[in-house]
Amino acid sequence: MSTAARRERERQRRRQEILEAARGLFCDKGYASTTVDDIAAAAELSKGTVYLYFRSKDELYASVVLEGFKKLEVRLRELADSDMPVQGKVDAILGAFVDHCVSNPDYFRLTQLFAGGSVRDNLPKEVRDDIEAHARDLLLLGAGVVERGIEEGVFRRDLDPFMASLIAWRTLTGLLDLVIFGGQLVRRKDTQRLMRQAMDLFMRGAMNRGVPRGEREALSRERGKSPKAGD
Amino acid sequence: MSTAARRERERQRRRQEILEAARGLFCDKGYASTTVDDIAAAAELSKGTVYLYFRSKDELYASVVLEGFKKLEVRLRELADSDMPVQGKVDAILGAFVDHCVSNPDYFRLTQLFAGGSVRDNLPKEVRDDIEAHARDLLLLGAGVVERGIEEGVFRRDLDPFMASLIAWRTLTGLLDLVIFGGQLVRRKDTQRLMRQAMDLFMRGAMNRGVPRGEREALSRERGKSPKAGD
DNA sequence: TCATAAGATGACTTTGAGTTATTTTCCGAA
DNA sequence: TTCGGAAAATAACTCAAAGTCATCTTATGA
Repeated sequence: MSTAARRERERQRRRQEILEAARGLFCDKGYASTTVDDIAAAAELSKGTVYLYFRSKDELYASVVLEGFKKLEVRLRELADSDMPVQGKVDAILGAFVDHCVSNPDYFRLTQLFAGGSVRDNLPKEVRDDIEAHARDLLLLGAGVVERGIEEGVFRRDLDPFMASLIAWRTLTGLLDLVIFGGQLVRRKDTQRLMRQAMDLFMRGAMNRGVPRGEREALSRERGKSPKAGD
Repeated sequence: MSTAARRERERQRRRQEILEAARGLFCDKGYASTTVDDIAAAAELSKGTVYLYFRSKDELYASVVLEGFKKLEVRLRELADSDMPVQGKVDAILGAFVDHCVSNPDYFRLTQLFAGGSVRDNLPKEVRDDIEAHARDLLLLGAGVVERGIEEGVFRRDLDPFMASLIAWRTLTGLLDLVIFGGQLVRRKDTQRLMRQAMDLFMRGAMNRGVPRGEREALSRERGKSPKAGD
């Protein structure tokens, strides 16, 4: 009797449908201007039903953010697991991250709103922990690469890999936020240059001065190669 | 007949009283959980009166943020105008910024909420521009110092001063946000080390390698000096 | 065919932002 | 001193939207 299993599958699918509808509306109209009734209508359900699947608007929203996190994680893990030389790998990962954010600006907006926000507080602990766990995963991924770089002598020994990862992450999100939210502080067309400069600053700050231990090929090979980051 | 002038003064004072009440409550209970009725009660006024002085809760909130911006600006400008050697000056400014945020965490919270948020959108253009102008001032202040550093040969020539300023700013706020909002990603006691590492990374990334042009005294003099940044 | 439980509904409650008709306070002139 | 009117303040109101719940519908297994 696999009825129960099918039931569960259908339940998950419905949940997913609501999530999709919510994502679309959130991206389209922003968090505040999207009502739960809107979402229900978009998913062709009544409001009450939405609340059968998500405990609150905030939880629904958090789930949307989480969804995107997971996609990004897949993309970055691929790069991290590839066998490029360390320095190129760092470039590639940072570049991919920037690219991801720039090509999904609405989505990025949502994530940032979550990160800096009132939403986080009124969230079931379980959901918040879930998100935090995924953030940690991404950071550990970065930390791993940095650690590898230290072992190979590319990066300074006194760098804390996890902290370095944190710093890079927050720097990029901070800047992207600025660009994408589009205050008049940065012109859109300077995006490329700004992000490049930030990544460059990070690399120079993190790298060993003398490039010791005969591993300089990685360094010179990648110098000047532009990381992809579609404008 | 100076009645009109006095009227205006009293009006401004009342405005200030409301602002004070709002700041207290916002810091205390956060933006979302503070109602306009709360604010009115705290200022010993009725809600309607609050709306005589501020067009919306958001505008009121933005004004609170702006207020703090101005205070910070005073503090940083003092440092920027002092005659330390450039490198020490940068350390001091960054340190003071960090200090300011760490010692007013609730306040910092508010600022971040504004920066990353839904609030900004529903804001009278005039208010938004005002805030942005002040942000720009702070950035130009930073850019000025960097520019000076470039002239003196301390910083790399290919650094864009304004961008460097942007990068430093966003890096620090991003990290502070993380620490102060207190996810489990960073332990509170690591704050010092994290911020130090971030500033260090920035300095190393921005500095000239060879320290040319006979201005090395500034460099060695300041090396290892811990910037103040009360925990 | 029927009993039951899971799923879905929409009318209802509640909360809080913003409005407005009304009242109070203040001031200058008659 | 009093009166008219303008500025300031009030609180009762509207309105929108989140969240709840009593009720209905549908599927399932006996």
